[in-house]
Amino acid sequence: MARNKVKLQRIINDAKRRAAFKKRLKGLKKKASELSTLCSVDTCLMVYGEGEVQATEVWPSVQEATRVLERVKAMPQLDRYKKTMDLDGFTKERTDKLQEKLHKVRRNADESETKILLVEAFYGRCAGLEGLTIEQLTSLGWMANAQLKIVNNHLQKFREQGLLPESASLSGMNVPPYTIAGYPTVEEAQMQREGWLMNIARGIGSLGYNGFEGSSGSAIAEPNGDMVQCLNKGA
Amino acid sequence: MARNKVKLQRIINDAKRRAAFKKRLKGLKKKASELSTLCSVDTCLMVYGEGEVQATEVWPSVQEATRVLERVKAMPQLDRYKKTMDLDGFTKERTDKLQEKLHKVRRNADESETKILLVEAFYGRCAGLEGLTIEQLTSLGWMANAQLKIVNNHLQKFREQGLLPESASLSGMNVPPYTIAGYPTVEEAQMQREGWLMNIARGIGSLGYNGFEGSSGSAIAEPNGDMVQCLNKGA
DNA sequence: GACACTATAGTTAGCCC
DNA sequence: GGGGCTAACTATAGTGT
Repeated sequence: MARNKVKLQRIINDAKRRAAFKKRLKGLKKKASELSTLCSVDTCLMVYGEGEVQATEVWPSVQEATRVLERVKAMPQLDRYKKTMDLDGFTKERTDKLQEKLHKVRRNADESETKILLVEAFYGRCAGLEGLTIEQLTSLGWMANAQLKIVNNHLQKFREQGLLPESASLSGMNVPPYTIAGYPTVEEAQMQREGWLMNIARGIGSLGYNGFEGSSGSAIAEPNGDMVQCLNKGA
Repeated sequence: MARNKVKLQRIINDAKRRAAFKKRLKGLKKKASELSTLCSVDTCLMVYGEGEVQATEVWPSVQEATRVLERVKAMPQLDRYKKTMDLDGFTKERTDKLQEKLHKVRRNADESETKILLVEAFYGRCAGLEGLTIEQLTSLGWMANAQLKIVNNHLQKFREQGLLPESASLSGMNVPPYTIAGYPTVEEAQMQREGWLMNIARGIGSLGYNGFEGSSGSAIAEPNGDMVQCLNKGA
């Protein structure tokens, strides 16, 4: 965009490419920041140059990008539905209302939101299991197990300090902090679409979160069955 | 940036703000795409408008953004180190070389890379356990367990089809695909910094990955001990 | 390679339909 | 609200230091 017009293709010359990268990245960040300010939205920029450390950057920060991406993923069903399908007026109005409701709940329940995000992070991870090889699954199994142990050890610390109240266990879900035998089996976890979500919701509810009731709860489960397929898959 | 110069602050007028958002988002995506093409880097853009569905977008896709973000996170130690500290020439040269080596290994081993990412994803998750409440830990424990079951059930499918070769288990790490008892205990996982990483590396190596040897391996473990603290924490 | 400069391609705010 | 227009701004390719 200057003196000469430049063709839209990889700049072969190394020096020129790096120079252009620096200039354009700067410009891009400025634009992103302007959009953020003018329209009061969260904006993130991620650039990844394979093999080139200099060409990798996340703006404004990796933490912020993670947070934003999780939030976006946290509203997958409704939005993808809206963008994929051509909804008629009635359906659109309905999903809009549910979406607003969900957002309202989230705004008003900061602490609970973290728990929702945990559930949704898990959902996201679930969906990814599809294309994995045996080796990857094995690794993942090892990691999940290690993570579980870490969690249990953290809980143990709390318990040793007498800080673990009865209410901390997920009601109706039988979650012992120590033994691994005793967790719900996959068979037990087999539920109807909404059933599964509602169970999670009840679990969260027992931890102080009460946002998933009636239409809100079912609305999240309706548009897309991945979350449940994920749990039912192995059975 | 036209007729009138606009102040860099939230546009109050709703209609104007939305109009500006659409125009600027379009421009931003174009610029991002240009950077991508001209400099052959992966570029992602994430915009999240709290409560406004229309104002939320991930470009080019949520999947791609996830992939890029994980890759960025997958090179945390060396890069953060480089950016945070002011390294002297020698150290800088050394880390640069190691970085390049790592990237080269990655480029040449697409499939193995996925496994690295899995390990690193786990590392990222680990670091986050610090600030969690008892309730959150419990939820996470439930999820980790469910995930484990899903993984095992996937593996079961492979096994039923006679597709599970002996080589699929992680050598030296005792990872049975079925039983949960028998996984390495947290105590067993207690190792020296590099020892832990090297063990993972060996495990990955047995799955076909051979990139972590000698200085490369230790270099990744050096700059930051979180990875190991994470595993040792509960013990 | 980094920085400053500047002509010019590219972006966009305000309008109109 | 969306699309097209145009004047006014901005970003940046090429250049020199």
